Amino acid sequence: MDKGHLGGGGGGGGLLALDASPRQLGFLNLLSPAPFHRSMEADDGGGGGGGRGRRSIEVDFFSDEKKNMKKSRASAGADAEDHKDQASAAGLAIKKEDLTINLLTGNNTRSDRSMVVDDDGASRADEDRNGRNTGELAAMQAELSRMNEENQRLRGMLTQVNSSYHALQMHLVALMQQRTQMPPVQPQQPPTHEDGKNESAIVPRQFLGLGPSGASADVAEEPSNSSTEVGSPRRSSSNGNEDPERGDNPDGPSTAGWLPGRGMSQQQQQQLGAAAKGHDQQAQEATMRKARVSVRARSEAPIIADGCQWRKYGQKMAKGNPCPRAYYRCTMATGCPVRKQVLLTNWPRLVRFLVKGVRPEVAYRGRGV
DNA sequence: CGTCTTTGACCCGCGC
DNA sequence: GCGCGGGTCAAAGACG
Repeated sequence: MDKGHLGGGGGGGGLLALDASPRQLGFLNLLSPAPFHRSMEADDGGGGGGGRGRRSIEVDFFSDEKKNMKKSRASAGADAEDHKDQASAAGLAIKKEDLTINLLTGNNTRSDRSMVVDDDGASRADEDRNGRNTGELAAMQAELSRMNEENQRLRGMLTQVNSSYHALQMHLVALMQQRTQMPPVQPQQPPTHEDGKNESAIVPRQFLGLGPSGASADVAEEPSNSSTEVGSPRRSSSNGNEDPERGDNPDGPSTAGWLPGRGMSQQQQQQLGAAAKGHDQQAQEATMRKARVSVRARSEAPIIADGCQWRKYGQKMAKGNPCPRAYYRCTMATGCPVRKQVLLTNWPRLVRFLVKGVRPEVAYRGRGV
């Protein structure tokens, strides 16, 4: 029972399930506080396991915390340290890095000293103990306040993610209702400001796996046709994910890059749209299969509370690696496409988050059914 | 009894 | 075309 892999709860997975646009994937950003080193991987969709053209996020979730802990420990134990330093003034050069170890040794020396000094031993030992207790108390208080801070921070994230999730859900429902009311065929509309909306409507459908949408013209080409158009649909989702903080042109380039008829006349676009329509549906299905965003994280904590609930669905030995790789699926929402791979090293754990286009119809690839 | 993990088998994509 | 590796599935078992 490795329940430690279950996160603290929240809406992160569901959020990602709805949309992989920069806005939504900001949750990943939320989960990894600003100073953390990050790199992102977004599969260009070139296909399966090859790892072609991927960008990756690598998050060192806990390095910063470690530093903070060191800091707080250092500051909290400052009293004790000062005391100790005074006591061992005779040049016990203590490095900061060895602080934790030296705390112990410091205690030992102190207790030794109190053992040795017997004359007015009682009072001095009491003083010493008091000093030590206050030092420990300060340390614990600092730790407590640090944990409180973090708790509040996480709560904030959780509420933010939840509210975003609900907002997106409402938005999606509205869009779907809107779409059902609209005439079914709208071939190759020129890129207008509406496209942003359309895109945001399409993408969720892809990621929600609601099946091929009627307006299939939005996803244009076979992945292998041209480099500019190929990557665009996937890049539009992955770009935003690449660096949600950057926020430059959240709408513009991705929207423009999306559309196959970009730079053509309307007539050309219509012709192309009509011709490529059937083709597009296939392409879109392929895109749904292949669209993927992944985030890597290196964790030095045995448990990662990343805001999602995870269910393990597989484990494999990775080639050339003695450590197995575990596969987790987000269970925060039904049909959530968010998955997580954890390289089960002892220390640190390498975590990789994946957001994939769900394959509703071909989701089952197991034993021949 | 329901949920979750384990694990062997299967499918797909890629490289040769 | 074939083999390999990665990813996924579901039956079986474990656990609360």
